[in-house]
Amino acid sequence: MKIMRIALVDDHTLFRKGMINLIEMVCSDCEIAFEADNGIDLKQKITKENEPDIILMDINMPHMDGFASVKWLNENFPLVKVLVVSMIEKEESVVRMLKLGVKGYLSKDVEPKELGEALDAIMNKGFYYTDFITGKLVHSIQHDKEIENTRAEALRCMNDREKDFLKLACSEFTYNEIASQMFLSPKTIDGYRNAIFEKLKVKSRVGMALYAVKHGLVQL
Amino acid sequence: MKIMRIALVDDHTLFRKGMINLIEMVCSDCEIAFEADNGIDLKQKITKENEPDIILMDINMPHMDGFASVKWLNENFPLVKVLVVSMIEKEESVVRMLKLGVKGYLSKDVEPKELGEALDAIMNKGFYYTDFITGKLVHSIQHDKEIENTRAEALRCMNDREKDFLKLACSEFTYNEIASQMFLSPKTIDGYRNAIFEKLKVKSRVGMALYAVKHGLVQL
DNA sequence: AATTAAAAAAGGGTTTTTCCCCTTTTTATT
DNA sequence: AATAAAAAGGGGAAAAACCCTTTTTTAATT
Repeated sequence: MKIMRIALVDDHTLFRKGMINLIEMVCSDCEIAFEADNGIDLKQKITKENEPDIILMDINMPHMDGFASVKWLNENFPLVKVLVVSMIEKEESVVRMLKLGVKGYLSKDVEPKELGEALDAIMNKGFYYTDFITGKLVHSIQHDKEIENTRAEALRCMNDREKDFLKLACSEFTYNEIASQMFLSPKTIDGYRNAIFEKLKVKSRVGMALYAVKHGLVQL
Repeated sequence: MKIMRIALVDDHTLFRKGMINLIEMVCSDCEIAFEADNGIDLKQKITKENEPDIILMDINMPHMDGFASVKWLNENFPLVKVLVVSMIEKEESVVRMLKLGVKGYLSKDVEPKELGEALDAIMNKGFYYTDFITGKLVHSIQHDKEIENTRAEALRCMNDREKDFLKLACSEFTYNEIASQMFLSPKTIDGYRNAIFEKLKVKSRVGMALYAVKHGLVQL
């Protein structure tokens, strides 16, 4: 069994030291790769040679916070698994971090035993998702109604042909090609475009296409 | 301790009978409120008097499927907790059911023990979310693996200035406006565009913007 | 430090597509 | 027949897209 290399990114030195102690207690085959005060510090300390398996990441940090750090890691060290350890329990933060692909999310006041289980699960299963996480997640997908509403609103104000056109417009077809496919004059397409620009409050085809995707009017 | 009243909605009689047997084995303080073949049948059999605590719900059923049934239950018997028991393991189905507020989601081939645990958890905690569910959920809110890969690939083949340009191009700015914002000549922007068209294999600004959104190069 | 090759930035000019006027014809509705 | 809505058209300015060339920067080599 390979040794698990762990790094810590947290601006509170005392907390970091405490965590290291804990890790050494709950995990015999762990070793600390390095510690960092924040994202900036992390960027300097991480290298291909000392790339850790898991990074314990705080969220609130000066200069470069947890979100920015995870984003940077995704682009530069995509294999590193991140376990968030934060006092923040806001749904928005949890969901945002999960969207960034973190492998787990622990509150700072969990029992040491759970920290061990989390590290273990992340190494072996690749993730550690608790009821806490799932609860936030389920709640958030049940309540993201705003997008649904504007979607419904936008769909209501367009007729069927305009919707067909909108789908075709989210492509690399020229308006002339779209006109052919819809068996209409390019001038009619002109009209559809103008109508949709007006209704969706956009000013260009790019804006229209992005609006359509953003609000789920067309799926990619 | 109160007795747990359970109902089953599934079009396969044999499966239903087997489940009842199982439930009686794993759960001593359970009683079967009623069985139904599908949503229509459920609507007739459920009443305020025999309202079950938990309904085991199939998805694929004739006349009125699981989705429609759960939706109807939400409006008419919102207190009833639904545990989906289905062969369908598609991410889309899991997410859709969770959006409808079901309290758990089991595959039909789970061990009897897990069924017991699920019923128990739903009665006591109010839900039973496994790694299976959370995995689907997390995966669905993150970008697909394949998309992630092409994302990384696309990000690698572009330099920083091109990435900046791409973000700005996913908007209603004209290329001239983008040039101003980046303090570059419009002709340089021309070059960036051509380079990105080539690299992403797209032929128009709309195609480029949609590619960028689809692959998470820019977020909406 | 001087030389050279490569890459990035900028330019000139042209065609195609997009966008936006305003007008006319066709189609559907009552 | 009257009216409104949808479809089509003419024409033109702006933006996007595509040539190919030149200058400037940057990096590498000797």
